[in-house]
Amino acid sequence: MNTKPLTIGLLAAQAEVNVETIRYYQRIGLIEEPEKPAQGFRCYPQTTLQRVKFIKRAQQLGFSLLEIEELLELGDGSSASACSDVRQRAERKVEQISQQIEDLEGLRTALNQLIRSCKKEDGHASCPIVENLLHE
Amino acid sequence: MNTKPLTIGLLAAQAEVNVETIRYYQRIGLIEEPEKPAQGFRCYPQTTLQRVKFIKRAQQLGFSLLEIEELLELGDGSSASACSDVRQRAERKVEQISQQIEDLEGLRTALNQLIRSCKKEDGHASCPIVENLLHE
DNA sequence: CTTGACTCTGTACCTAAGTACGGAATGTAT
DNA sequence: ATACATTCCGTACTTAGGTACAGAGTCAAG
Repeated sequence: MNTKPLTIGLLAAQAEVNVETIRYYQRIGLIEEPEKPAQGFRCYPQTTLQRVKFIKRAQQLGFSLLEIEELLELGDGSSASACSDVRQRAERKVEQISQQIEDLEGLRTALNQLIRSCKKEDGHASCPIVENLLHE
Repeated sequence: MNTKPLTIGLLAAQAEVNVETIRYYQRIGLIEEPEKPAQGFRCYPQTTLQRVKFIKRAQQLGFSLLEIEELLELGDGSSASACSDVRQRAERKVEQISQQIEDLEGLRTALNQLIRSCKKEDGHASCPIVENLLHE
């Protein structure tokens, strides 16, 4: 019994989120709420912990909870749609992600230029970060 | 005068945002509100259009308006702080962006695997690939 | 068997990022 | 010069994504 049951508090701690966040995700149906045992506290499976961690990471990448739900559905095969349909959605996501990566690389390049120019002529530096990123 | 003055409505249209969004950005100081001419409507400079476009793109990359303000300050040299300080902040941003890129690449790889496996065994339903990836 | 920590349920509240709207002023096309 | 669109200004509402209780139940250590 070295593995004590994963209660909501433990789950939250291990995912490094607030307990209330877990409850919120349950409310909106993003994670499943396990049955409450006749007596005692709810016990969560490891998969839920994985799921919450994934959600938090995906959020930092700029996905909304709705988009994340889609991503998770792609992964767990729970979607009622045909495989080819799932594939199409996945392909669109890949497109979108690639675009995002490109944009971030552009931004990084601009910042690096700024840093370089800052090192050289230590008096004055103004870098067109804006132009760089918005050049579509 | 083939260039008619860039009024707020035109600005919003060209940046593909709501007029109210422009006003909102002004309210929170993210973009400057030009002086109101004694008579007539405010006229915005092209740089503001650039700025708004940048803001929208950066948002899609997962930056908050606060972070975007920081980025813009780095870029336009308007910051009152010393050059070495600017450089440090820029370096931190670069770190953060690199991490973000890495994560997105991981996610893309996972999705591509899903797509490949989906192409092969076309009947199959459950594809725990995303879950695997989230296992860090 | 009491005390303190944690859980459960429900409801209220909060911040970020807008959106909507009413009513007055101003500009533009006919 | 009249109609119609825009702008201006202020205030109120909305949605996403949480947070914060209050009040009751439950568990586990001493």
